[in-house]
Amino acid sequence: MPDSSSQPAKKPSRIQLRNRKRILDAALEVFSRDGFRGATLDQIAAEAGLSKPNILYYFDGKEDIHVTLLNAQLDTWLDPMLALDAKGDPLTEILAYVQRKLDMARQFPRESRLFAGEILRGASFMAPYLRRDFQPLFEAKCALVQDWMDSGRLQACDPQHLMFSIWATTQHYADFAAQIEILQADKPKAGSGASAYLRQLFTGLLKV
Amino acid sequence: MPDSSSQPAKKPSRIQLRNRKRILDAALEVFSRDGFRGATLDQIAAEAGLSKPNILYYFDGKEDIHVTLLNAQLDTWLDPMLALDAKGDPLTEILAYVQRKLDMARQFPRESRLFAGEILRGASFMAPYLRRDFQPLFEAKCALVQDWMDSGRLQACDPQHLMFSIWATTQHYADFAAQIEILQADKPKAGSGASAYLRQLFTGLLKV
DNA sequence: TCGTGTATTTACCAAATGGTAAAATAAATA
DNA sequence: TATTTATTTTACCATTTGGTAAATACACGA
Repeated sequence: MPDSSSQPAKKPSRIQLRNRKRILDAALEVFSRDGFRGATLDQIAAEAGLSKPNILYYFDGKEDIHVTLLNAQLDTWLDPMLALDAKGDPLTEILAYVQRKLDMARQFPRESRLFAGEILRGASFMAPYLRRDFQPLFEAKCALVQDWMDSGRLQACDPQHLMFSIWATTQHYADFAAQIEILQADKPKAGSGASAYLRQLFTGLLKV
Repeated sequence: MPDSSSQPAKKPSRIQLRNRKRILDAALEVFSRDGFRGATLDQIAAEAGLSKPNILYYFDGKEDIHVTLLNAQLDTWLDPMLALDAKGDPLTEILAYVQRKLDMARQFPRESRLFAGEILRGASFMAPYLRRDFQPLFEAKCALVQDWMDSGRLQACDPQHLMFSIWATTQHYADFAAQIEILQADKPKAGSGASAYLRQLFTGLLKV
């Protein structure tokens, strides 16, 4: 038995790799839609095209799937922030960060909704990861932005709230897609324009 | 039997009024935390201090509680936008709108998370209400903002995306409170500053 | 092709969950 | 006070759900 969380696994076979990926992809679909409590193993099994006992052959249980999924996505989710470069031009760096976050929301809406849902219901699973990986990175990048402002290369404002507003505005397009779709039902140029608008918004705030 | 959805109800007694409110308040707590699928009648019953059969004496079922709750909150939720006044000073009006939304997020975080969760998982219940009540209001207020911009009283930008960014940035403080709390764990002036930051952000965008 | 470990299915379980029927209790009214 | 009506409890039920045991089918190297 593979038994996911056991460390000293030999070599995951092709079938194992394929099925674990199938399960995690199905779980992403289901967990991002219904949350941990609302999701069922039967849903995940159906989505993955496997039987329920079969997915329990690859994972120790519902929680194991969930935790594995969150872990697997967190690094990718933090990448855009990690790429904020102290050596670059401040405004360009921030606008590029906004664009990267927007691209991620557009390209990985399910991942965005998965995280959003987790945090919405209290981050019970995410909290350890947020503290371990996210918090230090957040602190460091806020300090960087503060430096840019102190040296007059960026209009002064609260770096923390700046970050919050960048996440909020970009992830909004993934997390609230259902609402946006309803509101823009008849509008012609639906979906586009976000990138230009956000550039305008944050340029207006940060340009010296 | 009261039987919630039945229209020709006589007069709700004091007990009925009190218990229905208790149940809806408990449901707000539970649904906002776990979503419709994740919430259970037992949780709601425990939170309300009533037995499960007893809450089913006041409501037709889980879905009835949920729908009643969404309906009861929607008007309140739309009020800040409704108050956008064509006769006021444009920038002042918008900044006041931002402040009202921020106040609502701070004062009613459970309501904010309830709606956020609903939309996150596809707005299956909300969609009709959004189309009926929200969409026309949204359209009207976007047109108003567009007028302000066309007459040069506001810096031109996309009104729809402006609205999206106002909702995103303000509701973020309710919907992602768990994350903010973790990230600001050590910071001293936690929680405050949002109002000033958002005023700066949207002033920078909209000032002519 | 044979055997051995891998993968999958079948048949279950116990607990949780949404919901009901009817008895018992409390309020209101005649 | 008697009696009717509104409310609450007790005892259930059928389905769903997370999970398991054991039997079966499959892959793959010797």
